[in-house]
Formats: sequence, structure tokens, C-alpha cells
Amino acid sequence: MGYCFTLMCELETQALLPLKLLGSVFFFSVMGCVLLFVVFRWEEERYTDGSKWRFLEHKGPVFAPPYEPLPDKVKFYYDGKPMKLSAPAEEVTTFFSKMLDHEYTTKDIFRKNFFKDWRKEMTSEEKSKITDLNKCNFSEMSEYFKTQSEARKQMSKEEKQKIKEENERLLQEYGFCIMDNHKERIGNFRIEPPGLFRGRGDHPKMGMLKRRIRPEDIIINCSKDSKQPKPPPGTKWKEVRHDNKVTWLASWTENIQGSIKYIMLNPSSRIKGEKDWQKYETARRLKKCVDRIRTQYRDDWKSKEMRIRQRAVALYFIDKLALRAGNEKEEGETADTVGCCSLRVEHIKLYPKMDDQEYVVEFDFLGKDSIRYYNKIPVEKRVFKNLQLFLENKQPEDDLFDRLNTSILNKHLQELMDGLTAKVFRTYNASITLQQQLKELTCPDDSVPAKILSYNRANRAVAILCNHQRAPPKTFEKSMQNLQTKIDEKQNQLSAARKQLKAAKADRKASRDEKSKKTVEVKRKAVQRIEEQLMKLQVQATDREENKQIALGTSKLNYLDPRISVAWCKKFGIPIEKIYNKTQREKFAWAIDMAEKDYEF
DNA sequence: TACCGGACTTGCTTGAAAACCT
DNA sequence: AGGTTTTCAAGCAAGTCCGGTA
Repeated sequence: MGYCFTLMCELETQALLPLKLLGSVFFFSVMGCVLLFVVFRWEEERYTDGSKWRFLEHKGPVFAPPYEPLPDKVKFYYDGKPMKLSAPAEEVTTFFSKMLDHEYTTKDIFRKNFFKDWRKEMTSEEKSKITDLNKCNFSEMSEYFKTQSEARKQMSKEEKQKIKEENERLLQEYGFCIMDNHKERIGNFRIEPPGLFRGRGDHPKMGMLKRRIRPEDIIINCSKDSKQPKPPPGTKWKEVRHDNKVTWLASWTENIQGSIKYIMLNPSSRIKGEKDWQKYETARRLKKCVDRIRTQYRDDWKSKEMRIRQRAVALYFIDKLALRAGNEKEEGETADTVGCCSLRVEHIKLYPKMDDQEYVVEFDFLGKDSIRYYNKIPVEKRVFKNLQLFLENKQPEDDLFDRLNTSILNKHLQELMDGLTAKVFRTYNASITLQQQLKELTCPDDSVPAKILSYNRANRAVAILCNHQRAPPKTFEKSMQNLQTKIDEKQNQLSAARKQLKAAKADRKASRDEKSKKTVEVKRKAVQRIEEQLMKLQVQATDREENKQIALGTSKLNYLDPRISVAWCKKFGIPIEKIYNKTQREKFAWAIDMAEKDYEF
């Protein structure tokens, strides 16, 4: 398997790789076989010594364009009077005025954080004058930006073309690197521009100034024997290092949370693809021992030790409900969200009886990205009793699992299976659900669109399991209505066509000539065609309605073993393009090449 | 064993491009 | 062709997990 994968990548990238980039490394066009052999061999080495590459060359990041001061006619007013700001202070106001239409500029925390950081950019004179955000009037600036973006939309074709070409040039120059013998696409070669931090959910740092990143902030990573990227004229990199134990090309420290940001390769790259493949192989290993693990944690529900019971109940949730591990977070630094191990008493409610069910647990908490998780599920009596025990003598804000954290849990999992961590359960349960749902929902005799609906439904089952949500699109209602109108029209068309068919049949009966016979055939075909069109529209409507608040993308990209989908396509004669778009096909190239129609996750 | 920095994956939103009408 | 709707990819925030250190 590993061998196949390496071969495939090599062959693919080879085709893309201009000869000059290879330099003296290999004459692959005549020595292809030798190259493949060599690559395979370092593949083996890589895994044993932990290094990620031998050769790495790139051009460094692209920086955000410098600030362009506003034209003099666009004024900022303080307390009703126009006031010219220094460039640094002015730049910050442009960030704010561009966001004026958003609700969060009205939020207290946002305004407070913004004002505090803005003041840091002011001259002492400005600082003494501008003391109250409510006396600031940004409306002219806001209008100006609206006009500008309007103008951008109205640009002529030539102007748009020019911008496109410039972007393409940047992509060609900075968007690729050479890692070992591959020319690889870089994921994010542009440095994030300065702006106001938003954050998700109720974030205590919303509105803070995300500062501009300069070359002096950037650490470059590349190999010693590569051509080092040049910093922009008159500047220096913070550091240039040669660490082949990591995969990133450049990094910097971001000023809001103090965390490190990286420039890394695109998902289509060898290094990411291999890691992805490995992830699914770990999940498949879990499949082999999940029964044993389940038996064990059920057993642990009876343990004498509290910590073991907590661990076992938490693992049960992670397995059954696909909850995330739930690391501890620093209070006050981020939005208050939780995962399994960090659940608090206030996040669950126990109902010994609810309607016709026994031992129901109601979950209600904010998870990753402050997405609400709400679920009511009946659990086994032992779990329920344990939960009652865990809740005893606790306040709402106390931890449900006070004897557990992700580190303890993962250490335990590691003992159960090599490489097992909490998130493997999500991958495993997502992929196995897809496989099983596809088996259940696909009818071999269905049309292609109907089969794709089945696929989407299987995908949706996973997205629901993993709680992948989205804000309903702003135009959802309208687009639903449009579709309904189309369906109604099609239905009218269909009844008209049916009438015509009936008439044609009557005519045939009466005249019994060749011509009328033909007409019947033509009309029959027409009815059939319209029926198909109608069916397609109805399928589309169903699919869309069911998908209103559910996001399929995350599971498709991160949790579903792509080989399951590839095999399904092969088995039912669905073109892979119907399931994966171009980017997705690039990301999953390894799977598309590897999986046959009988692949089993 | 608590804590923290570091590296890498996962997640939702949004702006731009493509596809689809009329 | 031009406008509208849909799809895609970029953007960037927020998780997981690991390993080193106090």
C-alpha cells in the first residue's frame, strides 16, 4: 500500500515538475525507475528518524499591501468636528469603519477593546482629544469604502483581467515550493493583513487590533542547501532556520493570543496526503479492536475507582456521540466552549423518565467555534447512575468529570491501541457511518441524481453525528421558493404533456396509420423526459431542505475516508466529479488511485 | 503532574469565480 | 451579454495532541 502511494505521487508530480527545478538531482525522464526506487527508500527513512524532508526551497511569504492613506476629502469627525488623523491612527479607524454594518461593532466588549487598541496607535495629541468612542463619526469613511467596493465591481473587463493576471503571477512566484523532489502547492503564502480581531462566539478579545506582520516578525524554514528566500528590500527576517523535523515554511507569532501561525503546504501535497492516509489507517485499526474497547469501558462503569468510572463514561460519550476530547482552556482568553472532558455540571440534565424513554441525558453546551450542541439521548442505566454520582454535591460551574482530563484519557487510550487518541473515535465513527449508510441507502436501480441524493444523505448522517452546522444561507428561503416555482411549472408541463399523449393515443386508435403511431411515440418520450426533469428538481429540493442548517464540507474533507466514496463511485458507475470537485480530487488523489470498488473501510 | 509552547488538524464564514438563466 | 444564483476556495480562528520543563 505504502509503495503504491509513493509511486502515485511521484508520477503525478513528475509531470508537473519543470526540468530546471530538478537541477542536478535526477534525470527522471530516462531514469524514472531509479528515481522511484530512491524515493521509496527515503520514504522508509523518513518514518524512522522523524524528519519530514531533506530539501526545502521557497520564496518566502507575500506581505499585505502597505496602508494607503485616505483622500483628504474623506473626513473623520470627533464630537461633530472634522479631524485629520495621523496615518497609524487613521489606518485603525478604517478597519472599524469597514465593519460598521456588522452587529458586533455595537457590542460593548468589541468597542472597548477596539478603543483601547486604537488609542495605542494615536499620537499623544490625538490621545488627549479622542476620549470617547461614542463621539467618533466614521460614516464618511464607511461610505467611501462602500463606493470603492462598488467601483471595484463595476471595473471593466480589462481591469479585472489585469488583476487576475497579477494574482496569477504572484501565485506562480510565491505559491509553490520544492520539497524533496516535488514541486508542491503552498496552502497560504499570503501573510494575514492587519485588522480587528473578531473571534467566534462570545469572545473576550473581539475588537482588538491584529497588528501588521513585518519581515522582522517572520521565521523562515528551509534547507541549508536551498536558495534562501530574500526579505523585501531594506528588511530582514527574524530568523532563518533549517529544521527538517517540521513541515512549515515560515512562521510568526500573532499578537492576540500569542500563538504561532504557520505557512504550510496545500492538502494536495505529498506530506499532507500521506498524513491524511495514515489518519484513516489508524481509524481502521480502531475498527479491529473497538469491540474490545467497548467491552472494557462498559466494564469500567462498575469500577471501584471514581477516576476510572469517569474515564469510562467520558469515553462512552466520545464513542457514542462523537464528542471532541475537550482540552482545558485559559479562562478569559477565549470564548467559553467545552468538549467532553471539560463538560460542566450545568451542561447536562438527567431525566430518569422522559416521555416513553428511561434514563435520558440532555446535553446543552457550546462546542468548538461556539456551535451549540443540543441532544437528548437515552443511556444505559449504569451510565445514568454514574452521572448522578458525578453530579453529587457539585455546583453548576463545577467540572462533570473532575478526575479526568484529555491527557489522562489519551494516555489510557494509548495503552488500549497504539496511536489511539480521542479524535480517532470521531474519524472512525464518521467513516463507518458513511460506509454503512451508503450500503443501506443506495438502490442499484436508481438514477444517477437519486444515487447522489443517497450519497448526500449518508454524508448528512455523518454531519449530524459530528454536529457540523452552518448558518442557513441568507438567500435560503428565496432560493427554496424559486425551486418550488420551477417544480410547479414542471408539473404543469407534465400534465400538459400527458394530455397530449392521451390525445395522440386516441388519434392512433381512430386513424391507425403510421404517422399517428409515431406521434404517440414522440409524445411518450416527451412525457418521460419531463418526468425525469421533475424528479431531478424534486430530489434537489429535498436535498436542499434537509441541508438547511447542516454543513457537509467538514466531514467530507476531514472525517470520511475518501476511499469509501471512491469505491462507491466505482461500484455504482458514478463519475467521481459528481462527488468531489477539483480541489477535493487533488486532495484525495491518493485515494482515487488506490481504492477499488470492493474497498472496505 | 501541572503547565506551556509548538505543530498540526479541524471548522465556519465569506468573497470571488463559475454556472445558470433570460 | 448581463444579471443572478450557486459553488468553490481562501481566510483565519479554534481545536487536538505531544513533548519538554518546573
